[in-house]
Amino acid sequence: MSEKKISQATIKRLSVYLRFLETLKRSGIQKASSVDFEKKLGINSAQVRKDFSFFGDFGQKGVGYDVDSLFKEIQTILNLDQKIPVCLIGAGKLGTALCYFNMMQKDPMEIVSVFDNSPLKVGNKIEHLLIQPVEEMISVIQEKKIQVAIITVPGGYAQYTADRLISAGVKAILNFAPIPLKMPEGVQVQDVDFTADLHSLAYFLSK
Amino acid sequence: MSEKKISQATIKRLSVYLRFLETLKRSGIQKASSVDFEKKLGINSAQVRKDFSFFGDFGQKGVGYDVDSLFKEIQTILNLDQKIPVCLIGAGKLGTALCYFNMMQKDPMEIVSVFDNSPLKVGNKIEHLLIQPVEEMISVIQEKKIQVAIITVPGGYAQYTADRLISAGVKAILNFAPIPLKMPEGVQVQDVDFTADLHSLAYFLSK
DNA sequence: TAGATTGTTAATCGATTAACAATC
DNA sequence: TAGATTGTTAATCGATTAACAATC
Repeated sequence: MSEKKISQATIKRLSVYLRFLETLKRSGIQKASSVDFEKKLGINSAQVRKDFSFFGDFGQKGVGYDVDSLFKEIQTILNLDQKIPVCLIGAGKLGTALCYFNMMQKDPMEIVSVFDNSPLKVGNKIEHLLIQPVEEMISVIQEKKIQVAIITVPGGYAQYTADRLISAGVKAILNFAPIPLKMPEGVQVQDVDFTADLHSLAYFLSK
Repeated sequence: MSEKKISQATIKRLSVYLRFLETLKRSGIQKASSVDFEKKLGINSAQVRKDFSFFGDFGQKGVGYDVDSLFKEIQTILNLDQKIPVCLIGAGKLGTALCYFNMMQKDPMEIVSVFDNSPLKVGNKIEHLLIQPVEEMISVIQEKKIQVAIITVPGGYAQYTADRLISAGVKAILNFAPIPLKMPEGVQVQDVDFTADLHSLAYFLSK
């Protein structure tokens, strides 16, 4: 257990570890060493041990980590031992797909409200989820005490949307708009930019 | 112009710069300084200049960068001055959404073939795109000389799919499956793991 | 010219990894 | 016990940023 600052990279890896531990649990495997993590996930075993050590001494020397209890520890660290309601803004193709995807996963972070500004979409349903007008966004977020939002609006609307989300009390945003959001202290943003990822692949192609 | 190795991070930023330059072009703006990039993109101006300097002396001291010519330079570096055919494997919710999204963008990297292993999906269309059986994947890739693939299959099928893609000649993969792919030298992979991004946001929430 | 901005070096910062004593 | 593996330190590696001479 250390007092060093914990990096975003460490937190994201915790989520990756958690998913791996879930598959181990399902396979009935009870122990895993940091080298098992390295082999399966491609993350250096010292890195794995270091990531865990920020939060506690979870392992047993000579033995490794107990799958069940490590799973619970990480789940608790990430707050994923409870349901976390999430809202999504922008019910376009991508946003709609993320809703379906989220339903399939049965994730503890569940999309419970969807908003769009288009009268053509408002009132439609994504399975059981009703698409609501953005005008109701702030009141619904406050009512449901939603702290996490997913932004899938066009780039031009992203900052405005984010500002309103913050004003409603949102503390964390997963941003799919290709725009860097300017956020106040204490609000977390994760940008997902798979278009940039795709384009960066083109660099390596032979001409 | 330097001989230092160019990082993946630099390449991804080039794609971000390119998108910014496109908006400048559309606004009719002809010059931009590295500080303009910093202000809009939140990337340190020294970083911006360094990224460019790997590839040439594109700027003019005291003036900045010419938007049009810098756009063309980066486009050429990334091979995005030509159409690049892309295939997608796994026509589930996410894969289907990526197809629609790609069509809307009119991207130079265009999804031209879609494959799925489910008889329920094969034969269906995503707009003009016919979903083909995975059995035809290798031959179609070879015929169309496709070098880039997007994997949106379930985790359990991802490595097998990737192996077959490589055998067909694919050189670069955008991987949405939550599995680290083991790839031979010379094949590029970009992993997109927005579930891990979402879960990492939960860490910062107050309990 | 004076002001602005590049390209580049050197310094800093942070993240990854090797190594190993402790110990199960 | 002997072998395995942790937790942690120190070394390494790489990426970011400050600073500034060059020069438009």
